[in-house]
Amino acid sequence: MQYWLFKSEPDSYSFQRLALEGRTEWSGVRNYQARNYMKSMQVGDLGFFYHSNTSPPGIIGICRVIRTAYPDFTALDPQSPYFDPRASAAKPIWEMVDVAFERPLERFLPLELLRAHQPLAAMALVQKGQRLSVQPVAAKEWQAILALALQPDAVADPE
DNA sequence: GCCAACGTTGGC
DNA sequence: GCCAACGTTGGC
Repeated sequence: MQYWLFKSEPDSYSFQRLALEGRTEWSGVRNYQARNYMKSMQVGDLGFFYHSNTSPPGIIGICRVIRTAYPDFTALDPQSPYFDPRASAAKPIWEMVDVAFERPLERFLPLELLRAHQPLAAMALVQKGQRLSVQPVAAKEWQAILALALQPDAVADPE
């Protein structure tokens, strides 16, 4: 059982949409490191759902891996924005997992708040220049974020 | 809209 | 194998 963080631009695919649809294919990842993380995922792994490239960016909810990695067929589809001419059925190159809606966080956690929270100082997400769309989350970071979400909005971060 | 950081490409 | 140029990500 491992923890992850999935980034998505809400204009492209939002957590609200996942809530409506129940599950989705996490297709379109075109970064080798992110792909390799997906290949190591197991059914039942949990992930934070992060809204990027929006104002404000942050973690909005939780999703769950429901299918392990398999070939990302959008890479083979010339009509897809994720088409990759190097990919073939025999060598798909890119893979994806399926994820399901789990639950929203008790409150939205903006990146600014996560950055200011000392227990998350080493978290990949808050490192300068990081842009991996799929990344691992340490168990301690996972628990710290769950706890943070339970703090009422008005309460200042004690750190 | 700007631009820093990053990954990839391709010439050499 | 090096590294400059380029395209993309994503915070601000």
